[in-house]
Amino acid sequence: MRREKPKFKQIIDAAVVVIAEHGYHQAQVSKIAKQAGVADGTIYLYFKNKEDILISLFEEKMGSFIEKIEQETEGISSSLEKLYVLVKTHFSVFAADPHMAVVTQLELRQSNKELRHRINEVLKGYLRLIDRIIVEGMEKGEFRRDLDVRLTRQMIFGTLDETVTTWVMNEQKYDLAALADPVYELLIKGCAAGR
Amino acid sequence: MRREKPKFKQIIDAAVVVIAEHGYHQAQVSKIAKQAGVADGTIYLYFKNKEDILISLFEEKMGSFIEKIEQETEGISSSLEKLYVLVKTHFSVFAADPHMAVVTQLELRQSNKELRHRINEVLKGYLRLIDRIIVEGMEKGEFRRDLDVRLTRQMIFGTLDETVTTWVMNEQKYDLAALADPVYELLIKGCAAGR
Amino acid sequence: MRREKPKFKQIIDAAVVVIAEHGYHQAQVSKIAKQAGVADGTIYLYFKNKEDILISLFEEKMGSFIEKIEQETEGISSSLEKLYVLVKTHFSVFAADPHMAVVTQLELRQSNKELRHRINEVLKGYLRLIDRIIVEGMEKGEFRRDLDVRLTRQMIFGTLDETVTTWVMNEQKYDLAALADPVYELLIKGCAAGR
Amino acid sequence: MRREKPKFKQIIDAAVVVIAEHGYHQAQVSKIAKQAGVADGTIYLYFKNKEDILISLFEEKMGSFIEKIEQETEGISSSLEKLYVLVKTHFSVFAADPHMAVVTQLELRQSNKELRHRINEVLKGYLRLIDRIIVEGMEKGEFRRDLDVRLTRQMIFGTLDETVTTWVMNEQKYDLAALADPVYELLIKGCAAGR
DNA sequence: TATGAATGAGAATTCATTCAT
DNA sequence: AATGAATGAATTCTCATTCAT
Repeated sequence: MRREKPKFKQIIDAAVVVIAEHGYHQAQVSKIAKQAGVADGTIYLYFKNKEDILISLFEEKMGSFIEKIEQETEGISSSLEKLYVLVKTHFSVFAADPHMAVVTQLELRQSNKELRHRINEVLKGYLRLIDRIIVEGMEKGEFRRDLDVRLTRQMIFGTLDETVTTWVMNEQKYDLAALADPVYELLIKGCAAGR
Repeated sequence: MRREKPKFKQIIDAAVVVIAEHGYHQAQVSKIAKQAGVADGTIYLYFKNKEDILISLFEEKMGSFIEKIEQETEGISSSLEKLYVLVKTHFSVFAADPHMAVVTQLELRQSNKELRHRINEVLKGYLRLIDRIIVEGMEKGEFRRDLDVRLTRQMIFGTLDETVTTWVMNEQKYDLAALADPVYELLIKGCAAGR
Repeated sequence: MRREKPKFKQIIDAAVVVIAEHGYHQAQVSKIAKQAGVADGTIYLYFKNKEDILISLFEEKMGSFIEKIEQETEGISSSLEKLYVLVKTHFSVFAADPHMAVVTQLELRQSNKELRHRINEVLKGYLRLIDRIIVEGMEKGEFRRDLDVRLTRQMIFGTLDETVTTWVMNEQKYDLAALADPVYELLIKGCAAGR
Repeated sequence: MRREKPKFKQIIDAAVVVIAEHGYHQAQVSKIAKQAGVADGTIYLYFKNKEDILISLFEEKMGSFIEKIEQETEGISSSLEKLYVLVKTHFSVFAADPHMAVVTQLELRQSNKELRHRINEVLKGYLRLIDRIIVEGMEKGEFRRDLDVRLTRQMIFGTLDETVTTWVMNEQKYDLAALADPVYELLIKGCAAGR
């Protein structure tokens, strides 16, 4: 299993640093190799090509992102609380890894359509996790029963994503994690005044 | 004023077509020139460089997008209804211009950070329009008074954007305009069950 | 017609010089461009890729080679004399263009199978010319009537080719053109003692 | 003596198979090692470098080729018959080993000038064998006494080589061995009609 | 204004060879 | 003797931009 080889992770971590610091279009393979402390050719013992580095990077990081959120929400019975933990975790993971935030929110989106479709495949795992929480919440009566699952998920993900992206574009000047509470409240209550 | 010259629009329209049909990375200046029916060099009489074409494209299209929404919401007194009309118009504009939808939601996002920052400058006009509706709504008591304007705007824009992007990625298979009502309801009521 | 553009010929001539002097594997595009006095990119305005330069080179040179031999043999009624002129011309053309001799006899043969197949297509024109002389000679009774045309052509071409190659490998130390007479005699009389 | 070690032959045989099946430019050292069932590094215990494999391959195969022809012609008193047996054996050896035919007639010729010069050194043994037959034949009066030995040898070798190459390029569709008789006749009688 | 031929910088990838084990 | 992971040099081609006409 290649993922256990130390060099595999070493190269991926190097790619995150290089992309975050120099930007997607200035992240040459030789720069990544140098940062990883290996020869250019060594990269190709672990990755098919440059794109494969980026896909693997996303799979690896997004994989543990999803895992983490699954762990954190596991055992929670309330769907509302699950959603809260998801928002909280989503924000704190990015807040804790600024490099990664830049890479996923800005740099990797410059990749070509092909790569972005591959990335979307990985993202689907996260979207399904959100879907499950929504369905569960509807069944339990914690969420409105007339929700359209796909639209609701698009609201949740779209809001989280936009919030993180704005934070990154503002050079991470403010405390992202602190936004979890108000954002959660917005998502469940909406913006209209109560009746 | 260059924007009034016929070739200026001609080139921008050519760029939209070329990018929509061939993708951002296959949209070479020479291809755009050919589509516009002018020589490569002529492009540079109207635009500083390639990036300038894309920024102008976005300004031009986004400008009329914002204008249209301003016109539609003007004269409406209810902020809730203003929001509804904004959602409705946002979706119907993209539904009516599939080329443009592909270009703004997928292709132009592959541009580099610099260009994306410039694009965001243009977007700010739209975001401010949303902000005004939110502030107004809070003042009128139609929206909750404890809203964080920026977060609320991020929810609204993030949700609309994600919804349109998903629709484009699904090859515009379903009726986007029809989603205005449920999305509007989601945004104002949130997903939690009523009390 | 691209062949009339001066740069087309200019680049081909540069390729012959560079390949002859540096060898096939040291004939980088940039070296050819420099020799031709154009920018690297200019090459690609006239040729699809590097291989296309080599194919065009062969077509161009071989084309005029065949033309020349056709002209020289035209109007000659005797097939034996036609063969003699062919041998003579074959040798004198190479003797007059040492660079080209090195390129066709040694360097171009290092190209890959694909390129060599394309080159063989061009060669076929020459082989057919030889075939015509043989058939004609048999009809006139100047050549033995029991000849196998293909084998006879292989003997003629194989002998000429091997003779030129040996001469090139011996660094063109001796007078190639002077070999036309004995080689012609060999081809028509064979090596056995007369009866 | 390295040639007696089993792995030496094992690697050479592997090289023939790999080159015949994948072509010269796709015959990487690692592929040859895999086919031979040894590690990449092991190759370098038996060969100085990649070129050395190819030269050894040619020496080994050409060596037994020449030996076989020497054996077959030994004890024959007539030079004409010797030539006949040489032609016959030349063709039947290649007909019996299609892999080898592809390798020597097509693939190995793609090697660089340096390697081809080394290969020519090996070939010289064969050319000298032909020379001896010619000289002998002239002395005995079976061959014309005015032959130029070098040219005659070039005709003989050039014809055989061209015939085998054409056969290989035609995918060995016809019976090469059957060409021995007409080719022999051509070589001794030439193509002119008898007097 | 308009043209379009010419420019030239810049980067992913392969593979023969080494050497610590 | 044998291994195979690691090395790193080396080259084609694209395309935004210019400028003489």
